[in-house]
Amino acid sequence: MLSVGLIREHPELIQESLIKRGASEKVQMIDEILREDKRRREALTLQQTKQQDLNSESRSISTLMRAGKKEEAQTAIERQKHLKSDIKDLAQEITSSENALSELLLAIPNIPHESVPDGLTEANNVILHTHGEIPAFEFTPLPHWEIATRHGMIDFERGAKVAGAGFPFYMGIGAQLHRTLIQLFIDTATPDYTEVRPPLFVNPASAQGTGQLPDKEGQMYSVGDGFYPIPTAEVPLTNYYRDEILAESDLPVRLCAHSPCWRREAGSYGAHVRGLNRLHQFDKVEIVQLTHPEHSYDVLEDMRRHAEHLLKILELPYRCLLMCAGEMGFNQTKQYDLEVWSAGQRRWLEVSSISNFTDYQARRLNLKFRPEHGGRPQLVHTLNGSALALPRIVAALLENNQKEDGSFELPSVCSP
RNA sequence: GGAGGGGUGGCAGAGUGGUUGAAUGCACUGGUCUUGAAAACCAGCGUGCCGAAAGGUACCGGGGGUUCGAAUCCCUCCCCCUCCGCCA
Repeated sequence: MLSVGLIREHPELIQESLIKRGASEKVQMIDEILREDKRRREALTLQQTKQQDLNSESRSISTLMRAGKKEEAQTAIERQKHLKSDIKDLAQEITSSENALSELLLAIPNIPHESVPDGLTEANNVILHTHGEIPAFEFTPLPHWEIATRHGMIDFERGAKVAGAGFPFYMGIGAQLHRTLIQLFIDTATPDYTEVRPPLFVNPASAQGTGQLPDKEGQMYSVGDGFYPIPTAEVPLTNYYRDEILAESDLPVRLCAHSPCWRREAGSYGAHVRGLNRLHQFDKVEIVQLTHPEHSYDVLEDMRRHAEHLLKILELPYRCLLMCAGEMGFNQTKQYDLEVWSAGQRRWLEVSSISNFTDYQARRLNLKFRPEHGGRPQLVHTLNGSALALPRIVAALLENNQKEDGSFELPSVCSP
């Protein structure tokens, strides 16, 4: 969430950013926030004054009691009665005000960085660069689900029988390719990132910390005992230091993890969800950094280059998009998407999303660092990126490297 | 799952109803001393919120309660430890 202080000082800035994101219906919420914030602070100040009176009364009662002046103490106790009831009423007002305020604040998205292009639709995303040649075929290239099925690499039907649509079995060389890619992605990350095997279920506090709750509740599965299967390793990785104050010298924190990811994908349908395009369970290698606020945008570029490097060594044609304000995630200030060419489907598939959240997530996470040269603890900046999501990489590898006779030849890095 | 014990500042560890946001030690920061360092000594050293500031207020796992007053008593939830059981 954004800080109330920032909204208080620059309401017009936030309103502009809402319009830029195509959320003009939320502009009036800023005024509500300002009103609610004022109400809260007034009640709080009054309550604190009364509390101060009460405290000093209590201290004098203590003195009277010790001196054995019971009657005087009794009078003072009587005097406290209405003070206490005022405090109680004010506390109620403060609570209701705080609840209203935090509900409003949760509805306000992060502020797009100045370098983020205007626009509300896919068409307004900027293609920053394209790498590699889109392969030309003398025959009609097949979609990956046909290639994979033909070679017995992936069994969608039995996956549907055993679990449901979107839960494929990878079999034989399919499973092996999958494993090799995970190994490649992790090995490429570990010179810079600490490898993590995270919990695959998290509690509600963690889901809230990274912003899955309350806004994206419908995206996650939930299991008994209040746990959520992670929709991405971002959740456990970014929550790792939740509610902690790091030393400035601990920054940047760099973590990477391979994990399965579970997503309900409610409302998805049609050809775009065929095969490996959109699954309820898929694997991904995620990279996360916690940085000093001054460095987060440089780090964002590093992380983008890291993900692009993987696509290069996989020899996959890809393009890098800078997402426009309206297409960016709610928590992000700047987001890159990497898309690979899918020869069989003749379209681009998103395989990575790399984002800077600045302090927006960190505020919810209560994740700070102590400045080396004194001063109060400051919020870190959090960033994450996929490096990379597995299924669509498998899809693109098969489709782009297929031959007319139905076979395929993958780059040597894909061999175990 | 059963029985018991426990959660206090970066760490260790006092504190069982009254100026306790919290002793003491360690760690850390600054200073004195020293050619320099160590040692010794002195001082400082949690977080949030309100406030221009002075200052105030809240926080001793979370929430609620009793009381004029709660780290301290009660209820509840969470977590950790020990023993037993079960088990990859």
